[in-house]
Amino acid sequence: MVADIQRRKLVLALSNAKGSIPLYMQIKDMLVARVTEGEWAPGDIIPSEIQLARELNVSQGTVRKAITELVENNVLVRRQGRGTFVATHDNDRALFHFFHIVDDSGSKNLPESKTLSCRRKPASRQEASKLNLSSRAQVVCIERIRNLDNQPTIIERIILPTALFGDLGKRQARNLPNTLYELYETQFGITIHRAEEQLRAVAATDRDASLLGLEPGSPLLEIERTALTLGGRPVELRISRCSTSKHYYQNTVL
Amino acid sequence: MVADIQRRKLVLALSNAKGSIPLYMQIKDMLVARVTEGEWAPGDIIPSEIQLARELNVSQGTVRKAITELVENNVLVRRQGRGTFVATHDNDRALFHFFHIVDDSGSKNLPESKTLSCRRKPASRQEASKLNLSSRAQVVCIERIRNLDNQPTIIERIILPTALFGDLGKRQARNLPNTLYELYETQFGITIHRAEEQLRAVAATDRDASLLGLEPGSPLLEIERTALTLGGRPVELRISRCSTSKHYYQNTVL
DNA sequence: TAGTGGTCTAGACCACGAG
DNA sequence: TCGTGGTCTAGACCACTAA
Repeated sequence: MVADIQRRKLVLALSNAKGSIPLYMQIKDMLVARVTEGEWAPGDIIPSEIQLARELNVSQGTVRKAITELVENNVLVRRQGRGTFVATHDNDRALFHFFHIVDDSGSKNLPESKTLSCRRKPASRQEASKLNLSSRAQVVCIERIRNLDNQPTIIERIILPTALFGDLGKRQARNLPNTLYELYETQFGITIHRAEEQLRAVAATDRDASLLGLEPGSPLLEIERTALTLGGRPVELRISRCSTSKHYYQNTVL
Repeated sequence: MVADIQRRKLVLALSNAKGSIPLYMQIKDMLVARVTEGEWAPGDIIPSEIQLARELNVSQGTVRKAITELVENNVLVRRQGRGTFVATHDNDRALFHFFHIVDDSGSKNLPESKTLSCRRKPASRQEASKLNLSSRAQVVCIERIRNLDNQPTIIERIILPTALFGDLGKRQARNLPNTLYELYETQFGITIHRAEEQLRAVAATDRDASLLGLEPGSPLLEIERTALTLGGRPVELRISRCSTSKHYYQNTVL
């Protein structure tokens, strides 16, 4: 309650300053802060628009505008008649949001995964740079192969800072769930919010070729993904090498 | 004026029906219709929120909500103090919106293009299917090579229905502007609104290799793009084969 | 100065979901 | 039935642009 009043003071102070930031923006930032700081976890309900409006001494419409933008941002989810919730990584969205490989007929099936290895090692220069780690920080390196339509199609290497995912290697070891982002959220309190992907065509190495049942030198689609939290912190680096003989990467440009 | 009244009648009729569509949605649809039907061309100013509200007998807030969604949709652009305009393909957005190849440092430079050929031919089965054309419809087929950092990097094949772009081959012939979507908009009244891209890794043919200065069989990133109008009609098919030795395809997943 | 979009308020009524 | 989000109104004031 005291915190609420302090918050409101902040809002007033800012909104009265010259060149002030709009109220709904400040409310947006405050809501994001309360989510990132863990006051509300994914799946939690947040106070109703009317409650928030009363707490902050603003109109419902202003709170509403803030929430609307966070819903468009995939941070919150509204459910009519029930309330507003912090977005989750398991249900509706997100399972299919971050997986872009579809088969030639255009339909998307989540692949099964088999973990090949899972070990700790010092981060390479590239890994440390992409994950914003100090040099010689430790990372967990997971390698797995993913089947689509019962055909080995994707080789994935996943790099995670041990500082955030320390006990992942020990516990889950070789039977990781198929959908890692849900695991990050439920087990480590880390929610992936967006990702940057860099795609290239590369030639299959001998090892790629034998794992995927192709000729060495066959063209593969390499996807290097950096996954970021809501705060913009990079927390996962994932390099996928995909056979695109029966599948492709689907992207919609709006 | 009569048209406005008729429109208003439609709105009333719909809004009074059972299970009615929200007013702002109807207004959205009406605005989209007036854009797609050419009443307002790209770059034109549309009536102010207050004028539209009066025309339609709704509050400014309702018009505002409709416009807001169309702005998020890249259909309209607001400029404070000036008005609301139909989005254009030349200015701010869109030049960079549809081009995803960046160099290894992550910076985006538009390529120069050299047209290799431009001819009419009957659509192939695949082309007719992707462009929703009847079999044996005529298409214009443009082939060009694009340089990035003075290095030939992308081979593009562009397929356009002659029904829409009939005189393109004759007039512009071999000196097409670099940014085709602007040309489609200004010369043919066709605005590209979104695109579906399918990415694969392929091996360079002998011809690819000689044009790009690579070894035959080198891996290339193939991007097959179908570009659609606001109404969802496919109007351009573009197949790009890119050398990704010094560049990559950048995508952000939200 | 007049007109536009941008923010904010206060309150009405509806549609939905849960108890 | 009650509380939630969803729609809609009417009007205030501000910030920006152009004439």
